Amino acid sequence: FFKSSNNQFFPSITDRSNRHFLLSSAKQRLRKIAIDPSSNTHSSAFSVHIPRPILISSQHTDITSHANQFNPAFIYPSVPLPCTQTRTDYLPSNDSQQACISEKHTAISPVAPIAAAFNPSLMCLPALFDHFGGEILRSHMNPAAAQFKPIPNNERVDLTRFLSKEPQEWTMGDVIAWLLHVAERNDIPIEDLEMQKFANCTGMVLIQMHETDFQQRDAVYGSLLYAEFRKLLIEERSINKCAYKSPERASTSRVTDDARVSCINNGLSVNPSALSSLLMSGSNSVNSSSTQPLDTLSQVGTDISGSGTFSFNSPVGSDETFMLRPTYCKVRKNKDGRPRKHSQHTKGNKLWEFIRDALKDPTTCPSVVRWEDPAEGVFRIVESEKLAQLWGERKNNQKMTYEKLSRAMRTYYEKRILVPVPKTGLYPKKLVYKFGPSALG
DNA sequence: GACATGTTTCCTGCTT
DNA sequence: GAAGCAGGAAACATGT
Repeated sequence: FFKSSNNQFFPSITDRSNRHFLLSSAKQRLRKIAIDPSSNTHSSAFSVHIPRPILISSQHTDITSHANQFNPAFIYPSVPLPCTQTRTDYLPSNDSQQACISEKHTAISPVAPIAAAFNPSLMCLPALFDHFGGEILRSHMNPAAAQFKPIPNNERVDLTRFLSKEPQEWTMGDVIAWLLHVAERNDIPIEDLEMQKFANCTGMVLIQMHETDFQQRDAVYGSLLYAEFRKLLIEERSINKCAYKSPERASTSRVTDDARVSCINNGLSVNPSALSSLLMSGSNSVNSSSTQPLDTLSQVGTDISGSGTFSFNSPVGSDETFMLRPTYCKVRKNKDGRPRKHSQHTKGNKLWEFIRDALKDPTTCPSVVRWEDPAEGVFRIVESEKLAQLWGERKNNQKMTYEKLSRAMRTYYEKRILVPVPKTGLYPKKLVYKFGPSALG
């Protein structure tokens, strides 16, 4: 199951630690069902009999058409046979409007939807939550929770995209992805986090929230989430202050200023003393008991000491843990010790990034490139000349060939962006490459 | 203008 | 023999 899931259901979850985290949670669920399917308290997580406040999208109905890629009967023969029924769901919202949707919904086993939720073509958070954690959505049945909107539906979320953005640019999906990372780093079962209560929050909203706002949304982990977000924000500020100011950064700073203005306009106070204590304590020791709005940090007029290497890295992993692992890279320094601005002419256009993106793009994966073992970062080039053609198009170079492309790829060995594929016989001998520990982003 | 980065181009020799 | 791999060397485009 683990092997199968890595290969078939998780290419869209590009972060290895996320895959393992979600998989291990899924395995625990499956184990509970296997032990006692009838009395399983979490069975409603997979049941279609309980009306749940989540908008059913067409992607949900697609689930069943893909679900047979993973047949739970091979593992748990006792699970119920497929059935078909109509369900009705409600979507409460802030203005008390309720969207009511009736849709033909096919349920197979309690297990298959989990696999379907992870299917690369179906990777969307609503599907994941709908079939993964009943409690996450069940709280919507509580009128007290009706003030919060449900998790945005119909949106496929890149679970690492938020890492390349600044918090104030986070979408609602990025916020959810961040919550998943926090849950993983702190060994919190995702169903224990009140994620749906953050579902209407963008990064800007989080910035303006007090600790009490976090606690109101999640009484148990609110303070932790608040502290994590503060820490992230401080580190982000630190990197910004250290880096040369590019037009993009300048733009970002303007957004931050707007946030601060908005914060002030909303009557939120700014306490310089709290800021001073933060500066005194350094970036790694945030006082989680502070109740100052997060954007007080934008008041910082001096540099904040810090390593610039804040990382979401899980303690688990080998030295070969590789690409896409959520991390903030060290700022490269010039000879004079100042951080260098990243080269612009290849920004977002590096060959390995192009290949990474091709591995995430269903139009090229698996027809042009495909994962051999996503957990190990091993991928295979299926159509070498086609890949070279696409790379040439990207670089406006009609003379690009696979020979040249492969030469460029071999330069990555020295930088550890690629590492030699183990000669274990597990993989084909040709056209197989492996991402290395320097493939970050 | 020197230098750094990230390729690109061409090449030889080797392996599959 | 074709395709791919490995790596040296030089050139190139772009940014600092």
